[in-house]
Amino acid sequence: MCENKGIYKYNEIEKKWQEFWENTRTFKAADCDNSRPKYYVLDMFPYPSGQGLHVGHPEGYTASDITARYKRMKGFNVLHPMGWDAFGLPAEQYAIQTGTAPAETTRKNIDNIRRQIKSLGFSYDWAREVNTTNPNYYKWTQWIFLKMFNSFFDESEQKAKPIEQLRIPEGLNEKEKRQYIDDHRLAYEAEVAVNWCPALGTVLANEEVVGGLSERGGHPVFRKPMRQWMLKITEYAERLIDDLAEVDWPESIKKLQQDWIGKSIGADVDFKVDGFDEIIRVFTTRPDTLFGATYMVMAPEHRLVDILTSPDRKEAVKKYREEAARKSDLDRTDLAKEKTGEFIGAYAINPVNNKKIPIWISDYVLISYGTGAIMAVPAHDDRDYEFATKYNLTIIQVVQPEDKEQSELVKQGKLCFIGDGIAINSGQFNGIRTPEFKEKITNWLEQTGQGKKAINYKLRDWLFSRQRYWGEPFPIVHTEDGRVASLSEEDLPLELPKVADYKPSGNGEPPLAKVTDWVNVTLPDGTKARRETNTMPQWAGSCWYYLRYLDPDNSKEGWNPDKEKYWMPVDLYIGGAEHAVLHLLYSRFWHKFLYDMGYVTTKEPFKKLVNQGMILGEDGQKMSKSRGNVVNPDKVITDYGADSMRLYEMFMGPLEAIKPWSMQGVEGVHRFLQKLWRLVIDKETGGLNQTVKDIQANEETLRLLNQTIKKVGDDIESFGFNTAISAMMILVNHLSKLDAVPKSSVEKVVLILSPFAPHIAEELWQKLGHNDSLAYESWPEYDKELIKEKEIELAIQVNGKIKDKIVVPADADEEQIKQKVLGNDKVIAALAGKTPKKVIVIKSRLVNIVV
RNA sequence: GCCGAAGUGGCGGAACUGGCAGACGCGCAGGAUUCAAAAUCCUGUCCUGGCAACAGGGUGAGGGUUCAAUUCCCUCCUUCGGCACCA
Repeated sequence: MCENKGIYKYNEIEKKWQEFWENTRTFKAADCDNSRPKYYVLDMFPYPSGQGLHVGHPEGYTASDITARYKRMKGFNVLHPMGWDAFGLPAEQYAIQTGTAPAETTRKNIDNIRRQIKSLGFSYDWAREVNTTNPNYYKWTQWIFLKMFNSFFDESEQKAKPIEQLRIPEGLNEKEKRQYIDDHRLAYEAEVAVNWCPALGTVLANEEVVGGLSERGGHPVFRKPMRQWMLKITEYAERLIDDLAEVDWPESIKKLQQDWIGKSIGADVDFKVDGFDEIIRVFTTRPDTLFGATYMVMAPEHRLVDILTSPDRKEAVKKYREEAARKSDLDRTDLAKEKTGEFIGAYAINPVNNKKIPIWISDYVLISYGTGAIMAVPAHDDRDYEFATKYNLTIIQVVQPEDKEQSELVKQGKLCFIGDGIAINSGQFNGIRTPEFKEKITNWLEQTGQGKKAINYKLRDWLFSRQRYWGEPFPIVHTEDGRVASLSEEDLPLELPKVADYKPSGNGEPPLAKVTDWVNVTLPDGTKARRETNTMPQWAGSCWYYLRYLDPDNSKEGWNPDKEKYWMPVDLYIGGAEHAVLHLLYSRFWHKFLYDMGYVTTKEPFKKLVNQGMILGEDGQKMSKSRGNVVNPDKVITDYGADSMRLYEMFMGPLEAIKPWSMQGVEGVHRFLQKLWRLVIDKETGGLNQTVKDIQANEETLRLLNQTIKKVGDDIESFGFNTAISAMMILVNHLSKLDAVPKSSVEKVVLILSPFAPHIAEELWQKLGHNDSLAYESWPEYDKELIKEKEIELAIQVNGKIKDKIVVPADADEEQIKQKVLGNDKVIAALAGKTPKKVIVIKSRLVNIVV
């Protein structure tokens, strides 16, 4: 019986300390405490799914928690909050199937996932918990939307301003004026060709469509014109690119965002149309190839197609346009290999040489990018080359590559060359290099009034409405006389009504449209109106949640300005790489808008970003129910404890890497904790082990201890958690071999382990005779002098091959080392009488003798 | 196709800024303890040859720079992630 007393009862210990932290509010963050530096550590908050946590979640959470606990010990005032991104499709799909209200499902799921997260002992300030589906929260999501609705973007100052400051052109009537204002709002309505997904019964953002299929569920997506709410994220394209320079993010993520925004610099060029009083404007990044433009292509949807098509081409053009319109995104991608098009029977005039060139339509030119028309230079553009070859169109070389053979092939029309070179067949510009030519021709176009420098972005405005129930309602009404009006701030939150039927109608009418007594309203002035029945996309709530954590209970403001000033920006943001473009781009956009309006004081929300890698199943495959390789965190905690779980997740490998799970690996770190426990605790009494004594540590122990303190601290700062754990294992192995273990050393081990395995650390700390929690103990200092080795082992190489190893005093000089090495038996043997040409001595590393 | 990341023992991984490849953990083998087992402890464990001392090879493949390359350069292969007619 009494043998039981001293064993490592992780389940009991973990429960005890989790209750202690909760009851004593150990991790409450103090607002605006200027006596300490602040540190804001943020996790990407989870969607509370019915499946609960998977082992991937705790990976990021553990990393952030280690940092949070470490920073507290380093004297920082740490803000470390958690919440729920709880709007979204799964709860609604479940409601459609079972009739359970999404609010109900969501509440249950949150309770479960909160329990799971708490069972891992993370040091969150739970008083700041937020939930995007709570009216007290989405009130402010709606409030930000209203601000956007009531703002416009000032091009010359490159910033958003209140709509009242918009300068309206003279001579407009009331209706035109209203239209003008509505068109300039940052949140605006438009009839746009959207990604309509019949299976989900909703439209999707470009970012949510992958290869013509919905990101969620993989259903086909079609183009369909619909009235939708849009956010003018494109106005911020330039700033979204520029300010990436300010943040400490992985380069790969920055690049992904840059590519997504897709800035290209070039020129708009105007082409006259032969026999018409019309101009076709094209955008090109290669104005230097203008002399090689042998035909022109317009998107099938281009407005001039109807006007310019000759009578004999009408029939064919009409047919082609109809086919193009019918194509889904998937079809367009599938057909990408074989280009199609029709000649419309009209000719444009090339401004540089006045040559007549045929005008075609083809769906390889997109109406939504640039001007919806291009000049085709088949000799120097892959797509144009493919098209020209298929339809036998003229190919003229205007750029000469350096390689002669290559150039000959281009001349013969057998090769397309897209690189830089020297201009030929380009009149007065012959002989100029590509980059220089670009500038010269752009200036020439500008001077002759035929074009100008232009910049285009791939980024499109953000489609912000969904035909779903479970999302934030728009604080918008449509009046009977066709006006769009916003609710006033006092009317917020506009709560989501309870409904009986969650099914989307299938024709694009959202479920809310069926709730007639909610939809129909009478405005204060007596006008009848209908509420907007679309809801906001899931991304809305997550765009600003990091601000609500600063002041979660504020009912007067989304957040208090002083608190914002104190806590922002987020110092460390940890989450999955799958949010590289979606969430991270959207929230940066909102943040910049809020910055323009003066509600936040930093340009960027997230200073440092770290992505955790995915955890695979034991079979090396992605975890999934169907494969049966899902690891349940609850089971791991029951079998090995939360500390082992945390430690293993960090020990698996580098945080950012993709790595497979191994239960035996969990057992390995569990053994390490057991070993530490046995080192400190007497297994019979449960008290301190007899071998732990108030003695001075010997030199070797002291050195290893100080080295470990340094390494663990350095590794936490650089997110090398796996190597930090390995260093602590080495130290504990060493201490285990001692007959008498210095208590002071053990205390330091417990302190540096505490961010990783806080429960066992607290328990041991208590057993070592401390009454307070160690959460705010100072991080141990290391002594620089004690770290230094007295003697160093040097490898001796002859011609780069290791022959022997010698031990020298750390302060031995080069000459002493040389003498010793040359007198070494094995070296003499290896030299076999030859004289060394050179002896390279790298102090503290090795000696290489070259013969 | 283009862009990005990565390829190291049986496995997860380590190696600072070009300086002893394989730390730490898992697994495996042998031993101690035990009536036996679990647990624990000790020893060994990159490959080839050898009883051994030792010799040779070795970080996806091939080449290069260097006294010295997992690390830098070039070519190629494989895996993963992103983009995919954006003119």
